[in-house]
Amino acid sequence: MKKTFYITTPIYYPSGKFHIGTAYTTILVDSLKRYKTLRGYDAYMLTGTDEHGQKIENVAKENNESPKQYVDKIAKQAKELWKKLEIEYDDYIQTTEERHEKVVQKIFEKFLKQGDIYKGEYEGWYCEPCESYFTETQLIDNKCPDCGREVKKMKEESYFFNMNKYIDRLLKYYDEHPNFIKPDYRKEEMINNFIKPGLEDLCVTRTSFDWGIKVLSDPKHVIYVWLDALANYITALGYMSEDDSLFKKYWPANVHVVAKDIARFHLIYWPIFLMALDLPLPETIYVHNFIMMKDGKMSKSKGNVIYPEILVDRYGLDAIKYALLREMPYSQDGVFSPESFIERYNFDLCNDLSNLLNRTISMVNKYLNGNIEKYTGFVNNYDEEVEKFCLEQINLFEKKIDNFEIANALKEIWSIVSRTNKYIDETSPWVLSKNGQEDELKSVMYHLVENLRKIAILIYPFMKDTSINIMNQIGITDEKLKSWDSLYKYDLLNNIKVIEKGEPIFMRLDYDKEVEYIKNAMKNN
RNA sequence: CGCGGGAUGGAGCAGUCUGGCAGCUCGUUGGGCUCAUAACCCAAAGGUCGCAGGUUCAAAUCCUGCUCCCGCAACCA
Repeated sequence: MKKTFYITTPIYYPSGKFHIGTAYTTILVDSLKRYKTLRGYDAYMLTGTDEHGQKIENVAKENNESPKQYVDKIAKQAKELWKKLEIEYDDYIQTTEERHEKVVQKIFEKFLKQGDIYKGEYEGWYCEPCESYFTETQLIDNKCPDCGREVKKMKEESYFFNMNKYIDRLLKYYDEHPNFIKPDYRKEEMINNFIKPGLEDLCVTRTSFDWGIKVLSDPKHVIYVWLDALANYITALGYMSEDDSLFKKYWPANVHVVAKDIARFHLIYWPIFLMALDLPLPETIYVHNFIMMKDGKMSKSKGNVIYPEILVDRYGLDAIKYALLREMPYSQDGVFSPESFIERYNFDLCNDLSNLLNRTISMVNKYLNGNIEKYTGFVNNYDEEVEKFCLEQINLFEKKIDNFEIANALKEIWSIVSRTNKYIDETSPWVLSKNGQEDELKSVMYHLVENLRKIAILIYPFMKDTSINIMNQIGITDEKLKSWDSLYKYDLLNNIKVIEKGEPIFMRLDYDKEVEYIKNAMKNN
């Protein structure tokens, strides 16, 4: 049986349109899933929306819709967006679905029975018009951070989860599982900021609004935010339901990917909930950082919000995916700018990759009538070195991707592209042709096509269409020559016929014009 | 002494864990090539690796102190 790989995005909060950050997380997860699938895993990807809470109730009211109508509408939009981005998720969970709500209710009762949840009082600063509580530090000038109006101190009956009971186990778990949290420094952050000062018990219910999952044994309470939201990772698999076959098959998750704003909830509360359920913990929680704009965080008031659809429509999906994945560092915020996007497009995709394909196709046709016969070993001085180099880069790629260093992994692929361009100059096929050096020429062309084949396999998880396009142009049809295992070999090609006339996969963009276009698109949101 | 991250040629970054001639992309300058998309390849200029001390044969990397920038600081996703 195949090894399983279960990977999740967070469930997104549908209070507005999804921006490029949400798209980034989802694209990242999708790419990792595709990579694992290509490596022979039975991979399963979950995404969805977190649809309860006061804010949703309010937004729905503004739209003259019921909360359920509103969240269903957003979920539909999200699915359309993911379709456009060709996200291959296996399941989409909405927390307002019965399959989720029923199980969350069961979990709550179980915790109550176990004594993990107790009744207490929640106290906070309450803004009446917004019907929301805020903490002291969230307030701006002691006023509501959303509407700027007066807040007053209020109390309400709430249920709390006793976190401290599990703290020692959690710390021990951190210690014994160095791959549990990535990047490492997030662990220190959690310990120093939240655990060491004394972890407060988490409030898990409210009575001040209705749009949530009712507590079965005390229906004036609704289950609040995190207990509801985090549980999606198991409820979607059918945990505690009649059919829990998926749960049995895929749990524990291999990776939860989250952005840094929700790190705390995933690194502290979620493991504790799982411990309380006596379930195994996920293998890794990968916390990525934010996509920033040149002038800081994206915000509507700054007019610097960029939506993925606009870019995809104009530049194509593969280019967007490449730019996003390539631009986000492993442990720092990344910066998106129209300038850097167009530069990446022109340099990496057009000049380096697309042009390499183009010149190769052209030469194979011109010098060898489009035919690549078979491998002949190290004929030219540079053949051996190029082969070794590529195999080493593949090795590095695998290491980096397994450590979630996506941008660095892509760099390793592009170093093969560059090395191959250089190889053309080193061997100067036009000279070999003029001198009638047939064997040398054949070996150069073989290596060029072979490297392009390797590149096409390597980029497949991130840029599927481009990968297929390259394979088609170099005339590779045999599925075995598209497999990951075939990457490690150099001598597999046999009587390949490349396309007669190459087609550019990316065309150079007018820098000024396109930068201007994206800037306008950002302003007009 | 709240916590975490960052500071590396003009710009953006890698390298720091495990010390060993300071590397990549872009930009600039000069050259090469003609298979290709004014592309591609080579070379040069440009850095006291935030500051000050320490350890060491050797420090961007380890230790100590400091400065500046960003984020977080608990129930808002």
